[in-house]
Amino acid sequence: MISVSTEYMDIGRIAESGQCFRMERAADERSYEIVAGSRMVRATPADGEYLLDCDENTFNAFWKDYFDLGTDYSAFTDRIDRNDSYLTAAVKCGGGIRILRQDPWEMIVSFLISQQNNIKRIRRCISNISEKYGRKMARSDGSVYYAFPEPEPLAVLDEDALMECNLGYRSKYVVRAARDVCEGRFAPDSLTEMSCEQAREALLRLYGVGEKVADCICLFGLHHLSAFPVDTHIKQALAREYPDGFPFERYKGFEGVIQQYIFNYELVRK
DNA sequence: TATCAGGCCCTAG
DNA sequence: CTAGGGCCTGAT
Repeated sequence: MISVSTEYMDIGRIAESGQCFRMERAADERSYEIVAGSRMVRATPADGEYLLDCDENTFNAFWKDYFDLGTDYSAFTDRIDRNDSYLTAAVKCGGGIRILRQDPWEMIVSFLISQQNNIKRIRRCISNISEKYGRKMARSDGSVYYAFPEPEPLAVLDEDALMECNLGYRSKYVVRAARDVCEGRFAPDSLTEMSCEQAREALLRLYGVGEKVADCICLFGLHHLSAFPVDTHIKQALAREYPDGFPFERYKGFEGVIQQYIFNYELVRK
């Protein structure tokens, strides 16, 4: 068991933030089951902290980095303009937010599915494709979960085959991306060598990837903190709170972190 | 019943 | 290059 303070990392808040679609409430309605690639960890809220049911080696080798626990977010939040009452309130309301370091391929598929879609259904779609095309995994306690699907089993499908998994018109986006990977036209691993701008350009060439989706992949799959995805909520918030323009310059290099605080704040206020 | 949810593609002008 | 219709599906 590993414990992490809620103030430092708030799993519940991150689960709502829409950056990860495989953080689901377990059957006990209290703990979260978090799946990343083919790994799974259970996080149980305790007194001001979360208990992760992994051993120290696994934590240090994987989850610590996954949750970006080596980064001090107060270095970001300390740079908020104190005269900016909106951002100040947003940061106050977003304690424990972190930008996860997730897998690029997983983020490509997840955010292709996310477009014109709601979080609840996105979760179900991803759960569906994982159960059907992901590897079945068994934990030592006997419980079962499904790894995120690799490109190979998806690449051989008919373009509309994933409609069966409820992806709707996004089915062909996912199948084509899988084919691009398997047939050598696109290498998700190569993205990690690129700058944010280079990766964005490469991603935009994928069918079904537009600017918003590309930015999400850069931020959550490549940890380019300068990526600033603008969805309808962010657009509305910026128009309402910053009619003369948002001060991007001030937050250069960690715009994406600020985006998460704004997004969370908007969600909480609804 | 209509609208829209964390968009993108494609076509017209 | 910009505007606008179409797109799967489920929730409200």
